[in-house]
Amino acid sequence: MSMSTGSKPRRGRPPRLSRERIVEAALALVDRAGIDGLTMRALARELDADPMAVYRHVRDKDDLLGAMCDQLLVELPPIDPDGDWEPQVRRLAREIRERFAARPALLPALASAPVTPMSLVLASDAVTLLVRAGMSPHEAAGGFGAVFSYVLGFAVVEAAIPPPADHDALRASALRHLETDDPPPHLDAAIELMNSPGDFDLGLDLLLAGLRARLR
Amino acid sequence: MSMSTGSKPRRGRPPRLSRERIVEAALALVDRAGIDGLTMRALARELDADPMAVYRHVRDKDDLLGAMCDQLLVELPPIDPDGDWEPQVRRLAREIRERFAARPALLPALASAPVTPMSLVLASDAVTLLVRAGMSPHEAAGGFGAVFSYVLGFAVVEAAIPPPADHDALRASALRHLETDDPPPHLDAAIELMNSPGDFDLGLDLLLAGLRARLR
DNA sequence: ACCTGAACACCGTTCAAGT
DNA sequence: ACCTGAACACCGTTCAAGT
Repeated sequence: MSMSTGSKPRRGRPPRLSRERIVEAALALVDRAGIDGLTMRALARELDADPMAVYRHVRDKDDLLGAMCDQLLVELPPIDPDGDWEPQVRRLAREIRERFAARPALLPALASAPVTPMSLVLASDAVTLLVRAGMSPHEAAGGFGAVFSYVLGFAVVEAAIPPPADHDALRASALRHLETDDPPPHLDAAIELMNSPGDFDLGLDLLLAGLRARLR
Repeated sequence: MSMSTGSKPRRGRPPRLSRERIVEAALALVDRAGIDGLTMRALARELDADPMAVYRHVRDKDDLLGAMCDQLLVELPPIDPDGDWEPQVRRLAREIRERFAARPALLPALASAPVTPMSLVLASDAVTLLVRAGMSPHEAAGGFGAVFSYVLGFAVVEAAIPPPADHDALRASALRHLETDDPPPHLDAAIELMNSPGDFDLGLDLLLAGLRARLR
């Protein structure tokens, strides 16, 4: 076939700047260079544009980071409001967690901008689903909010797991805090927990079990 | 008694720098000037010291931010491993959430360093409590991990609530994403959710109910 | 040996000057 | 009117020079 793929430039160089292209390039840059590598100058270089040209499509760097976080939640598999709520909420939670885990460098930014247009759309769909299942709008909103908070918090802890090399240092540091050489009985279980946060599903099961109980 | 209190200066000016004093001053500075106001130079000014003197007690700025996050968790009311587990976990969760909510500017930093010596000590105590209540160490670690993740995620969402003035903009933005003028049935409930995240206790109750069920 | 502060290599963003 | 890029006012951190 002679047609060019999707959104490729018509000429050799990238097409005009757009918010969409900027966000896309910024995500690619973060993946490659980490959050510290994401500077407005480096981003412009990536886009083959003048450093200031980006500001025509983005208010400032915070605006850009917000748009990047929003992008994490697009194209989630759609919710069927008439299907069973529980498997759908479970699937959704796992999917969101995967998106977050795939871009750990973005989590601190996400932590200062979790409320985006897409997360609103998502919450709206989820509330609809839970209301059809028999919950009050208030219960449904609170219930989904709890799941969302859990997923976000889990991803944050998961992403921050220190490298194995730091285990001993962490242990020593904790003992210093306790001002004792005598480790508490389950310090090692705690270190284990922090270094490979239990099953994601364990906490999710607890929440879903709680929600299920509310429906009877 | 004639002895001076703990670590007070002997003369009128602040005493020698110490890691402790630096962290304390940094927290005060964040409270007053926000996370952007926390610069190594401003911190040194606060401490009446040379900008570079701080580096004698702190490896770099990330090290400082980590120590600040750790500080959030000190002096939590102690856990009684022989007491009832449920009211204690509930109290602990609320207390931690309060500490986080009191310093919203620090949450993005916390999101990149939630695993600190103090959070380890905390997890260790909590695991001990749950094991005494009859859970396996694995269940106990996973269970407390779930509660901790939830608390952290909730605090993050809570801190990021946009100012009321942004409601309409957010709503419009969500509709643009949906590419429709016809709002989904529970969009407003979702906006309400994101703007005053249900009860903290609602999600906590779900988790505790789930844990309780595991003990029977 | 310890401490200082000038200097380096950046950064996000403004704004005057160009087209 | 739009776009550019030099310049501003910072930043975290290095390191040579002082005590």
